[in-house]
Amino acid sequence: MARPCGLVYISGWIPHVSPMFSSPPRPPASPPTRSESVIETLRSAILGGEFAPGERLHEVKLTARLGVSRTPVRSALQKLASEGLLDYAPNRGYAMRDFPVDEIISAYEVRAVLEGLAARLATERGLTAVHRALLERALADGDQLLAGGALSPVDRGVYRDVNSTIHETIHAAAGSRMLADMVRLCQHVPVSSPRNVVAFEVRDVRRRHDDHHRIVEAILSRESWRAEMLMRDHVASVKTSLIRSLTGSSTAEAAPVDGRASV
Amino acid sequence: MARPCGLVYISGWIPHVSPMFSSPPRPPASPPTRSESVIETLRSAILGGEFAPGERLHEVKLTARLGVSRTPVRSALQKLASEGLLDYAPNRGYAMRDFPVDEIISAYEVRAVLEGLAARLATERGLTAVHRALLERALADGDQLLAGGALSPVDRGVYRDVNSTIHETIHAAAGSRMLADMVRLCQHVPVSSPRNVVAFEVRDVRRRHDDHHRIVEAILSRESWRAEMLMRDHVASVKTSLIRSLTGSSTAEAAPVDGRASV
DNA sequence: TCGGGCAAAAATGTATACATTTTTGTTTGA
DNA sequence: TCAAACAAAAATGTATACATTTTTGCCCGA
Repeated sequence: MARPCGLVYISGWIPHVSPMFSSPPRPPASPPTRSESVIETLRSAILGGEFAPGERLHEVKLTARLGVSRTPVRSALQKLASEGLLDYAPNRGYAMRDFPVDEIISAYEVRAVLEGLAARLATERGLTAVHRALLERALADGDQLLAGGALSPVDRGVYRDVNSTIHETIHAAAGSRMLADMVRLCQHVPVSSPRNVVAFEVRDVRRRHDDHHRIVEAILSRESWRAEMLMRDHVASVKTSLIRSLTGSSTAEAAPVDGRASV
Repeated sequence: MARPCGLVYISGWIPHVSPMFSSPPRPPASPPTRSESVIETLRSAILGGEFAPGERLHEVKLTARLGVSRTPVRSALQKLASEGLLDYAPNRGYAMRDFPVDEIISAYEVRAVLEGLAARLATERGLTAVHRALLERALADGDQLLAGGALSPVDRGVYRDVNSTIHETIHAAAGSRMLADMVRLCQHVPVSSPRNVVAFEVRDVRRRHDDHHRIVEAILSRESWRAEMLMRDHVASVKTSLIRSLTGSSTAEAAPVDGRASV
């Protein structure tokens, strides 16, 4: 009954004209197709935990719920299955995957080694002036945010952008589309239960921003091995926080683990 | 014009009942759907280099060529795009991706860190009796094959199976579906040119089999860091061979780099 | 000759009818 | 009562017609 499964890789258009820096990925100018809309709607529902593990997603029922025909629904389901959110079997349809804690922790392990590789590759290839400027700007922004004593909710949102800029710039500098896309996949693992939240105190944010400084410093001084190891540990530390929050509970402010947390 | 792209993850059915060891992944009992057949046909054509980089794959033309309607063709194109073989843009269709040498080399870098992680996780989790038996059997088979002086073409095929068993058993022991599937993706990078062949002398095979011995030894003795590093270098050595065969040419017997070479 | 604009052609997106498979529920027999 | 068998229902796979978008090629004017 078990079916072979495979990690797959969805591509954009014109990979050669690699956008220097693709954040934020702007939506297409033309109005989105129904398939695209359905993908977004369903992805949000899935990541939001609206489907129980193992629950089947029937095409016709979704058709009624979403107000489109089976064609875009099928297309969306196939895409979401290819992202690893759904299971699929021929003639049997799609079902919500289960994401046990083990798998979520593994995703962080995978992301840690991948981002570590990105840091190393970026170091070996060297930063362009643009990438360097982006990193230095983001580091300075982070310094300014963290100069005060506490972080407001708005500040946390801003810092999330700073964090994204740093990581995505390094991915871009690494120059591997496969690598960047695999990292993105690691960040799209749905929360399996409401208990999967990570405690982020201001102290933790400071520590992570200091990590960023050291990582960029290592990249700029061409210490590829150091850059890789620093980045690996930087990402892996989230795994530690996750495990800590799953076993003992912390009183710190909690943020959902949905890939948007500042790591 | 550039479109956001994403790595995606295609799933099998019933992930919980993780098959102890999924090689060879047996085909479904029921006859394959037209979509599945078209996927296989097109994937072979793509990996075989039948499409030039940038060449568009029109649905209707493929319809005529494959003798099915647009529906399974569309389904197959979407799947292949999700595997990273094709580019896609809404309202513009699918086109063959370009795989520059840089990207192929990066794929080996990615695979090296991923397989290294798999070795570490397998070490940390520990091997089951079944996994251990499979590894020891494969190692013994390899020893026997390499006892003689030379390797016949048949022997090379057998050794490829031995090699696959070792690597896939370690992936299974690592216990992460995402990790195993990402490794599989790394092995599905098409050859970009006929020059992308790697020289495999008997000496190289011996060396790699010795790597396998050391890796399993490290896993069994719970030396996770050593297992990770040995596996990383084991896989990365193929990258070295690839670069060597791209720059200078070797006179050794050459095998295409299609993921089936023994690594 | 070049470039913009328009219309025809072609390609992709969508809806839907039909085919095949799976699932479900009942019946029937032991 | 249980289980195998069968038929009805439902779900997915496929083909195709139509809608919308993109592409192509021509015309026209500067």
